[in-house]
Amino acid sequence: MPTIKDVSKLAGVSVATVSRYLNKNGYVSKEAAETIAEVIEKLNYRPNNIARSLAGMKTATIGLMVPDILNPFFPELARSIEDAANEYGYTVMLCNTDNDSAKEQKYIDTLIQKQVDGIIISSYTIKPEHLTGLQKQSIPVVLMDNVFSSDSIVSLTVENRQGGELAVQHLLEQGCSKIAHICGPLSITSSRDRTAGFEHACRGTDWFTPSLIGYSDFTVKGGYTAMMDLLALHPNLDGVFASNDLMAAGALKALQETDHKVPQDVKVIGFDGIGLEMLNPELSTIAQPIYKLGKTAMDSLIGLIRKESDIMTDQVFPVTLHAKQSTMN
Amino acid sequence: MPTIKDVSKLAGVSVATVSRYLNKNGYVSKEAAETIAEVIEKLNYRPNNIARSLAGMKTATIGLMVPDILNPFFPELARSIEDAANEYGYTVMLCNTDNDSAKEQKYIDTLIQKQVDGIIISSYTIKPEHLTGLQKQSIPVVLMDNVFSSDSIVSLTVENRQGGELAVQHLLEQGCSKIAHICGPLSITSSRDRTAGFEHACRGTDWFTPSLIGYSDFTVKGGYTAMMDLLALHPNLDGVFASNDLMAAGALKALQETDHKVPQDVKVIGFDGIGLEMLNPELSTIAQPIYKLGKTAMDSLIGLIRKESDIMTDQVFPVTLHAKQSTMN
DNA sequence: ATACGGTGTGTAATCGGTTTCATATAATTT
DNA sequence: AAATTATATGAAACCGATTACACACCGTAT
Repeated sequence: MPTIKDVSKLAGVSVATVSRYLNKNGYVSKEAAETIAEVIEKLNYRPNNIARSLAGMKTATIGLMVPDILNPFFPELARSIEDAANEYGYTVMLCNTDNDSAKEQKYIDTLIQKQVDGIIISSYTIKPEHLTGLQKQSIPVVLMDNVFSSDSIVSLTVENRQGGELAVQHLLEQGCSKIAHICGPLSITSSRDRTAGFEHACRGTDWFTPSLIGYSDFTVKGGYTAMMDLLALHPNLDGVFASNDLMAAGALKALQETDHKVPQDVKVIGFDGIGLEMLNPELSTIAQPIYKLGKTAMDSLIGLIRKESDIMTDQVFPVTLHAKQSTMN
Repeated sequence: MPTIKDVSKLAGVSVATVSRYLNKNGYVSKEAAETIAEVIEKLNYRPNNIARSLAGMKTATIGLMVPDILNPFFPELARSIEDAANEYGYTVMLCNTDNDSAKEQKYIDTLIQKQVDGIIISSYTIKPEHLTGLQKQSIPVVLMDNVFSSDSIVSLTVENRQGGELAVQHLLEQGCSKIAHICGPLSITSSRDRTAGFEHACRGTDWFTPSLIGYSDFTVKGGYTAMMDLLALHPNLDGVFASNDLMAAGALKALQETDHKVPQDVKVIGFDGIGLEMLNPELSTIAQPIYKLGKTAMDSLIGLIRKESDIMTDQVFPVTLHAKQSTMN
């Protein structure tokens, strides 16, 4: 493995000149540049990133913390972030936290030690005080789905509340007259907001009662169970809004197993917009702009890393209704 | 951020001693150890990983290349690998290659430059010559789902052929008398093997004809289309074996849309064993031991990194039938 | 003719660790 | 008592880059 010294020797210049050539800063004459280029080609020289990092430059690596890579939402997010990272020449370290605060802390420590240039955190559980270590190292952070204001921390969210309202509105438009809701963990801000949207949209209707809300956990199984419970309480419900697509899928399954036809008898809508194309009927959903979220997260992180000043610290993205078979007449 | 020098000064010993203490090699007296420990605690010192790596130690980072993180199989694999990596104190760099050979090459270059200690590659497209760069740097590689013998390259696969046979056998046992097959890309070894298993198991039966095999691409949509085509050719088929679960899910959807009852009219079985619990009926499958595959991949990689000599270069794992509703009477 | 700013280059310090080697002392052997 | 051996430590080289600084050269404005 040739080093910069080998290149400098063979090119008959100093390492400083080679370094300047590599980084395109400082002056390098045309002739020197050409010779260096040839030698690099000949030796198939590649600068050692580790040494580069140590010498004060950045690691060109970012950390990505997600709560659950098995939830299809996060691979989609990861993919968009990775794509964007690649464009900037960055590599992504994947950290699956399992919604476990201790694991989260451990990962943050690791990422600090590995000197990543920035971190994108998607977490339900994280709190401002967990980020003090990062702030001490002034490692930029972009937070997804979890807002708390701070200068060096950018937050990205979607209009969860409006999404909840949108879902109900759509179900009403499709003729539903008794809509149940399967909500996610109440510890999660975005989950609470979606439910708030649901409640707000239901306020004032004559059919609404709190027992139309089932409490669940963002999983297929949880959605299934919640739906079964709701059906027992309200056999005549004709619409369901689940706070994420996985629970909606579970609800769909429960409905089908209990011989409710979807969408004829009951209409179902989820939230997230992950592509669960294998479902029959396909699931209507309030879609998050996942790809754009990832891309923006990376863009903002790069902005923070480069200390650009025009980074919006709190960005809220709109959601859109994707009407599919599960709510169509 | 304190350095080893700060520690050594405050502890009144040399950096060498601190380093020995940190790495638990060489002699360090009890007293020195205690003092150092105190100082480290007091300063909240953490060794700089970059510097460590440069000084010749390893980066404690591995690369994981997967063809498509959106296919649920790979998040599952990634998770098991990450879990195992964590146990060994390693971090994982995620590389999504999109089945794109160029992207693959670029990632390999990047990983070499970042001096990862090893790479786990799950790829359909990779060829031995693509790994020469890695071998030149003697970076250990564990290959999944793609065997080509070599000393420094460990391959992990599953019994794809037997799996194919197992699937047919199961469908026959459940009373099927005309079984179709949706096969995956023929460029993929494991895909070909599954199909070979299918063909072998069908050989000699009076109903088998080559047109019972539909050619597809491992996606839900592909499975859906292939199923539709097969139904047009063979309206009376009563069993389907798809070479992966996503295609099986697509097939299921196609069958349901064309008013075939699963499992009563047609039985469906997939391959992989990803948890598509949202399907109704739930999908029978020939399950790969995904978690174990990931764990073993990591174990083997660590073995290679540590230059242990007892690493099996080619490991083939058994698959198991997971019978669910989609094939039960 | 002198001074100055723009080019171009090399020397050497630096980043924060690991490790070789020399040296010193204490504990065992012979 | 002398010779080993085990224990303990520090000085300094090294890993492979970046970069501050000094210096040299050239053209041009004063």
